[in-house]
Amino acid sequence: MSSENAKKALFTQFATVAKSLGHAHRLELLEFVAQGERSVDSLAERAGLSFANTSQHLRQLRRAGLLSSRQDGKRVLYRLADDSVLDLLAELRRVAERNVAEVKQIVDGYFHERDALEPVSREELLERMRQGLVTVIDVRPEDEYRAGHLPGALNITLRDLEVRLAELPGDQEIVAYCRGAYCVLSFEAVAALRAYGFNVRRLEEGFPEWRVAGLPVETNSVRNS
Amino acid sequence: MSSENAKKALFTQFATVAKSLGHAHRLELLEFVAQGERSVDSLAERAGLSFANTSQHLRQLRRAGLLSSRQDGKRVLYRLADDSVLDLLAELRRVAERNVAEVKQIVDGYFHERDALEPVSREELLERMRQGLVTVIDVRPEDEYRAGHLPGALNITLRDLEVRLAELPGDQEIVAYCRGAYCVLSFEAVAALRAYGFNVRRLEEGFPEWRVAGLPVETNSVRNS
DNA sequence: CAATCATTCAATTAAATAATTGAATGATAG
DNA sequence: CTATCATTCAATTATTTAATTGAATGATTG
Repeated sequence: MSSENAKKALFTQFATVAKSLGHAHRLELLEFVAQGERSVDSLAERAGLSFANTSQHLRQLRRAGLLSSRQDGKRVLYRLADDSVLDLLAELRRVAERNVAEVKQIVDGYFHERDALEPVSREELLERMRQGLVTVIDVRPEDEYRAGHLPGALNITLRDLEVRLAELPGDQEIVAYCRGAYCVLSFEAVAALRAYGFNVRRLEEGFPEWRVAGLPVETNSVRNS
Repeated sequence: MSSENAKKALFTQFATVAKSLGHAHRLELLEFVAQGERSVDSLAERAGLSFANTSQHLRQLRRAGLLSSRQDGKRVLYRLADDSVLDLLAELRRVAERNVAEVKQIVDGYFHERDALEPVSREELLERMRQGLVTVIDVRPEDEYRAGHLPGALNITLRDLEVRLAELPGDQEIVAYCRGAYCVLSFEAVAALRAYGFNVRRLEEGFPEWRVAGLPVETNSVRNS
């Protein structure tokens, strides 16, 4: 292989990786998988895609090196190949936020409008958790919560929110988080709880970012109060 | 716009950015543009693409927010929209290097084989430059050199190499660099100079990475000796 | 070991992208 | 103000990708 061919082959491989990120459905699937190992059918359901279509997209992501999979009984479980995939996704978001006018519009016009207060940074939240000054709620579905969550976080989905208000403190700050920077669940939760008069803010990013930052994580203990 | 729609619109935008990186020609064009502002025809020539095709690819990169352009006389000059684009490209390379078997093969089998010695890191090179212990050569074409280069670097292209050997020190280490981690020019230069007995290594990455790291850069002074 | 279940594969159709050609634009130079 | 030059645009063709359907695989359960 000549130098030129080696370089071309490399660039073709890089392009394959980039191409695998080049579809909204695949980006959404990656967001789901980033919460923890998941089967094809649960991903299909969550993304609202057909089964076979989901399988194809996942296969493409696996071939590009972004996902890996293993057989578990009769299911196939997919997970991120590597935490560097999260860094790549974060960088992709960052470039789009800085350079794409439409993204700025959507973020300013929709996400900011819905959350007038500054979101809480990871470091700030960690500090407040240590001081016992905050109640953390995880608004993702229960299976994602079980696969890993912030230490001591309550798992309260949007659907349960109204009937579980009694579990929330009226006098302490509440911080809600979900899957990532643009996961809408925590925005909705914040809006709903503010309407009830709670003092609540969003965590800036989601669970995967918290985990790769090396911050403490808890698994498999379901807390209900 | 509902939450779901806003999220979907965002992911579609992110996918557009990723898609624009999803072609080897566009990645190569980005590598060239990263050296400095360039006109469409010079990019077309360097990439070995037709004029119109190059223009289309550049337009796509501009629409995705990775490039911007300005008119200069009758030429249109393209440049990176932002230094964060380089971070995104670096992250793409990193993920591919870690997770794609073919990439590992090419890198180990071709690039490493051609350069048995450890490449020099930016920090190490900077230190040696300060101590005057090293001669730095920039093996890119002269126009890229003129748009910016390492302080004091000699511009010696592969073609000129043999007739300019006298300018190189026999007793001091030489470090060669070019456009980036997989730019083949510096590999070739190192191989050629080693054959002549020079003590020469490659800089790990290229000029753009040096610049965005905030290290000193020199422009427009052509040094010939 | 037959039935079931989760997933993948293969074949099809629809849609998007890439490259080429030639015409259109828009700036500059004579 | 016409000719020239660099670039973009529009139209075409070829190629690739996406989604759907139904069949095939391969592990598990009774």
